[in-house]
Amino acid sequence: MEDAQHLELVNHLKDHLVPTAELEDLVSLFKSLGDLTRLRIILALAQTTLSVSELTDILGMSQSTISHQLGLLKQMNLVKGTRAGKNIHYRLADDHILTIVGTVKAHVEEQKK
Amino acid sequence: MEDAQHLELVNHLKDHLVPTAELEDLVSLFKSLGDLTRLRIILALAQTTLSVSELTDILGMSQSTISHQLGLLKQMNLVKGTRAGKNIHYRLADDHILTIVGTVKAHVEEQKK
DNA sequence: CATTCATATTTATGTATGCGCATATGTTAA
DNA sequence: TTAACATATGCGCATACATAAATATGAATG
Repeated sequence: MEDAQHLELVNHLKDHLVPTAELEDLVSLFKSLGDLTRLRIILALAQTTLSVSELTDILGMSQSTISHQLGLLKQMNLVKGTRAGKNIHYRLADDHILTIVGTVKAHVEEQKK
Repeated sequence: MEDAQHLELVNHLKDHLVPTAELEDLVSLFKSLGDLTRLRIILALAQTTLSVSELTDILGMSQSTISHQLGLLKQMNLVKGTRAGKNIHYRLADDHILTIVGTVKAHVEEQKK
């Protein structure tokens, strides 16, 4: 890289980086979706509301693990649960998440060619 | 959850889960974006083509780290580099990535309220 | 060539993270 | 209250991963 214009751009970039703190939320969200178990939970919840034990059964993993991951997803505002008697019904917090997953899925499909 | 219709849905889900293998690519992509350094690299490359040393300078990290992460991003087809003399110019592989980042950013912004 | 500059790779290390056992908490019903 | 069930949480193990120092590879320049 040599021309002056580019150099200027680089210097500008250096001084005008998006503050790390502001990116943390983005990173956290991507991290949340970047796990097979959590993504499977989300895709299941995209179909219907499910209790912890139902998810445990569907995904074939320990109750502890499911609960753990649901906790994370809840903390990230990706899912929310409401108690119904002994059970807790979990659902997606927001359809936005499906849009995101859909967008990425489209990208992956396209890449395959 | 008690009604018969829901029970049927759960059983159907259990048998018709998206195969784990098909989700791996999705997970990998999210994982790639779920790291502060890599996301910063991508955002920088969203502005202009950059060499490794320029990125090293801009992000204030070791050359080794930048190169390492660029390697990962390249492997994921998120960036691509072309040699230009001693340097290698890296750029985003595809504008799709920006759409993804944009979508997630929008989600995060909205969540903040 | 030999040296220098840019990038990649190897290696080491600290840290983060997924998982499930064991247990705690909370809910309902008897 | 006790028993039975559903969910959450503390803990430790195993593993993955980010970082950077040191080194290797490769390209340009004199």
